[in-house]
Amino acid sequence: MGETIVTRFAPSPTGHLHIGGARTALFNWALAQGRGRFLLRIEDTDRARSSEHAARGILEDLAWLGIDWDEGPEFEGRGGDPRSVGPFRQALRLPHYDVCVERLIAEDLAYPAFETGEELELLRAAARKEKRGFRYRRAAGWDREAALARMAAEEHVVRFRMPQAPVGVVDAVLGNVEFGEEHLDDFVIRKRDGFPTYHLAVVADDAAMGVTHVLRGQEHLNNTPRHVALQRALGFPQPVYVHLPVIANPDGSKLSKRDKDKAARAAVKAAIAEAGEGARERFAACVGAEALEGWLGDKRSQLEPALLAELAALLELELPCIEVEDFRRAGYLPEVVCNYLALLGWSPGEKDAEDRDLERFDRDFLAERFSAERVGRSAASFDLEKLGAFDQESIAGLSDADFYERWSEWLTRYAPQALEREESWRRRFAAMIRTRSRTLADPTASAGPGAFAWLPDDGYAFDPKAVAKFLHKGEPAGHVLLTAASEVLAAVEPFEPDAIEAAVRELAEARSVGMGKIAQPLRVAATGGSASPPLGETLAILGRAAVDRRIRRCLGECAPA
RNA sequence: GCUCCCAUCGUCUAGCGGUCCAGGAUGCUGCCCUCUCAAGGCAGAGACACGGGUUCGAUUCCCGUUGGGAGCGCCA
Repeated sequence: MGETIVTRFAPSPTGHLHIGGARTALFNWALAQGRGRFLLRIEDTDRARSSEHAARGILEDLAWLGIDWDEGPEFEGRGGDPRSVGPFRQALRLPHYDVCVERLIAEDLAYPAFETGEELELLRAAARKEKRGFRYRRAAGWDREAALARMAAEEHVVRFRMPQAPVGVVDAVLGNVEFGEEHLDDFVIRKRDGFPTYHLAVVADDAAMGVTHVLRGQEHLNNTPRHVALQRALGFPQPVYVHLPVIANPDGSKLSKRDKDKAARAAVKAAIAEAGEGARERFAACVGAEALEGWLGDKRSQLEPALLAELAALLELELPCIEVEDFRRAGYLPEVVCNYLALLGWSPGEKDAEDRDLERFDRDFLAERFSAERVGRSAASFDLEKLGAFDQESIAGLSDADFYERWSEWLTRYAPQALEREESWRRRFAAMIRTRSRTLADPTASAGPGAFAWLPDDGYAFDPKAVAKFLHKGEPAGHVLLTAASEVLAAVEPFEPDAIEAAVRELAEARSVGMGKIAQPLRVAATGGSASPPLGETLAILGRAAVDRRIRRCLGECAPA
């Protein structure tokens, strides 16, 4: 292997890892596997919004996905600084950026500026009014000596002098992109608080850390001329740029954390419209009256994640999966999330043994085959159905023991009360519900395939349509056969799937009816609905006593009119 | 508004000038299997945005139109 590739993922710690960020991390990781190193850097130059908590959450999200970093913050055996290019938090690298800034100022490639944010806002508004773009440019009669003198005494930002020439960006997937100089302005590289802006920080750090390939979302393309200009001014080598297509919502808009608020807001408004002011008060009690009004009125405002979750629970609304943590909570397997994500904007372009497009593969395969040449150009929208299909297929492919392990881990984290059931029961239940589960959350989901097994014997409703079809109609009617079945079941020994099914079959033959004539009424009685795992398994997992109670309740509540 | 990017089935995509009346996956529909569901098997509907070029020949190359997206911060 010739040149060593160095890639990096550089999230800003302002919340959980976004699913688009996860894909970026995955591709950066993949490119470096076996070819070089992958490093993680925390871009926490926004002092107001960054948090230690969020940074840790992101490390955890990456670790869950199976994305390990060679260099970066240390976390459960990952990370470290073998080449001494750290630290990997930008807030700890301020002197490093200052060196760059001073150098640029000394060469008159950067300069202090003293306008306040409000002044700039006015200028921008004026430009907008005249329908032209606002560009900050150093005034013609600018006095360098005076500015430098002022700089020592006054608060200021430092701006980079954008060269008065077009800047060309070379991108591995988009080709050459030209940006005219008339649109590039003198951007800020060091803020009033002394922290570098994103532009300076990435460029300085990528150079210091020897980053050779920058894979990032296409939304960064417009920033790239700035970075290129900075690299040239500082004499830094230029990395290979690979701009990844954005991941969009089904409606075509960019997938955003705000989508959760959007979904909840729509649901709240609908609820208020339908149920009136009473509903509004209920929501106000949850988030606070003032906060609620503000949030409802401003499309861009966001609620605290915890409050949003509470609100969703109140609405019985499932918030869209946007962050890695959402997918984890929803019970998707991390390897499947990686697999699906890898297909968004990239494809291996190979066929499988059946001559179909190869779509299912693991991280090792991705690491081996990934290359910028096969990255697509157009935005990809996230299809939860397809992810679900992949997840179901993977779950079906797990052994009973492996599934039980994975499911137990999920339960421990997200539904610990389920652990109160005996382990032997849970193992048995897991085995019968596995192939009917799309996610690890399905076995305990209230509308899931195994819901009947978790509810108390008097805690579920009998579906009226199923009751009408399987208990009331027919000759003999279902409830008559159910009564007979109830007696047969009382004598079944042992109360296990095979014996139960044999007994039911025998009864069906004795009455000269099909197996379904008896199985369905039993199923309705035992589960409330007309669909469940095979009858024997369904009844056996409940146990003889529970089945008896359930049948009695059903006979009592669902007698024909 | 300005700049930049993009454009194949609903969605993800294969296709890098003829092998394409366009292939796969997912979703959808029907049938089979079957005590129901799930799984499985089989079958089916479903796309090259439009208009100009270039070429013997365009889904593939060029230009334009239209449509979509992103960016325009002392956020990253």
